[in-house]
Amino acid sequence: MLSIYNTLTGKKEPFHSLQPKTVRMYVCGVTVYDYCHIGHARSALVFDVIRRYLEFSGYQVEFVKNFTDVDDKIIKRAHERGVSCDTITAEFIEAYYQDMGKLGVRRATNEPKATEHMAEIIALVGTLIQKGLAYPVAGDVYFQVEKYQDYGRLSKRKLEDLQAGARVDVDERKRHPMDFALWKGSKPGEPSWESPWGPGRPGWHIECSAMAMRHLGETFDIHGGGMDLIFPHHENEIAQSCGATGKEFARYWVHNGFVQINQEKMSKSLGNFFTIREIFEKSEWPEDIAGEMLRYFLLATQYRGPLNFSDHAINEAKQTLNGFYDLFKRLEEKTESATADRDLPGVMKRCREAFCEAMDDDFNTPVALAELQRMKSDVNKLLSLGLSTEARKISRKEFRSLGNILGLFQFDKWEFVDKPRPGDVVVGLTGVESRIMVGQVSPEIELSKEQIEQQIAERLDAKKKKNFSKADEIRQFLASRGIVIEDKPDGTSRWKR
RNA sequence: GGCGCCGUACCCAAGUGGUUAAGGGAGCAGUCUGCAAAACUGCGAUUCGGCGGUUCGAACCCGCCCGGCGCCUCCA
Repeated sequence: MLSIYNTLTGKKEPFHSLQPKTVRMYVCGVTVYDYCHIGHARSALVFDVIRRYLEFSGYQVEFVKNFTDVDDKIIKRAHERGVSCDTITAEFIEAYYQDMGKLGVRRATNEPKATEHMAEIIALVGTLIQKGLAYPVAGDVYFQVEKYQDYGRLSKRKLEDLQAGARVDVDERKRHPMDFALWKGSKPGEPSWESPWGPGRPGWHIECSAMAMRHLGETFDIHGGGMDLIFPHHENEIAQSCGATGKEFARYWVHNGFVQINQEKMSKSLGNFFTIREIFEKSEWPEDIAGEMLRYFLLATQYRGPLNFSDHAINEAKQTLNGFYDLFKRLEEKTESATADRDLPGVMKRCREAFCEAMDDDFNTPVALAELQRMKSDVNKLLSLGLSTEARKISRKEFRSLGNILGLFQFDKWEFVDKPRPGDVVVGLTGVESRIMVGQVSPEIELSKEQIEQQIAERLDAKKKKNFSKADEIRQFLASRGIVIEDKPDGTSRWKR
């Protein structure tokens, strides 16, 4: 039984979808005026995994994630560059898809844009005015917070408390300082749409209400986003939506924690952020491997907690993944023995159950990963006792299947060793220590598979002749090229990059 | 000023009233190996920021204190 922590109630609750076997979920996407940073990546990934797990659990998931494509920051950016807002938003929507694609984030079933929902937005604002919850002032329209009884129920704040610490500018035209804009009359040079209140554009919060209701209905199951959206964005969405319909809006509110840098929130305003593309560019690893490292790192902490970003943490993720892919590599090898085959189903069953139990507990991905690690360890033991070729295939498939829920373990190829690049220096150390690249000049050209196998054959020959110094020399040579040799019990060797 | 979060071993990180406080990374020791690597085995917090309290029993509940952070303005 799945339970989810609901911000609205402040506790974990059993999850029941409104309609059986279907989950309708809305997640606040990004405002497309700049590249995404790791914080955006975490949010996108968390909800991607939630979606995947719901699907795995047998639900059909209607997953709506919006793009905010009308906004002050977009207008500002367009002016700076001397281009249209459309140019800016198109560019960054494309960048979003590229970056999230590298992370393996699937596209939502529906990805609406604010600019394509003006009719719905205007209608919703009209309804709110009609119901006496909103009032027009000189081309703007404001939502009147005092008219909505439950204002503050999501963020657990009272209007009086909000006022006391309010840093908002006092606007004489507002009836209450916390009243917020549903519609903003446009200034010259700004994108605008015709409305009963004159030309203008929507306020930030109204678009999500309008799009969520348009695509998911007035009441739906899950609404998600980053912690920082709880107030005012989601609080306002609730006020608008419930105010207009008189019905519950979203039933479960899910919020992910922040990515931090040195224990501080990473954000645009603080300037301490890393963009997703920057991380991929700087990474020594091929794109798909860097993506999996990042993904593992982001899922190794429960989604509600803070997550500190560091090179060290990313490298730890890589180390752990190496252990998995090392096993997967061995699972591809052919074998005669089948001594431990009969124990495999039990190991897999236990893992699957424990994995689901963890995910059912508010998507506890760190525990789910721990269970996969336990299965890794168990399968390694079985492997040393003897698993048939068929059993190996089956267990690889199980890792692939459970891993897919987290978006992991889908590769057939993996790279284990930092590759010496042209110009890097390498010292002739023993074995794996040669990863430390200091000393000699590394090769301009990477070794081909044939060259590697040629070297291994020579080494095998040397070993047979008990010429161990030559064998070690060959191993060191390969190591300096980023190739690690592992001798198997039968005398042959496997290698990995 | 208001609301809220966090502090678990060298590092990351689960656990939130009751068996020996998951798991990973790093380290050390051992098995295997010509030597390695990988894998496996063992070691590693008598203790969960501190001090009190509630309880038969607390890392988990309550109070106070210390340290760090977030929201209340745009922000995933």
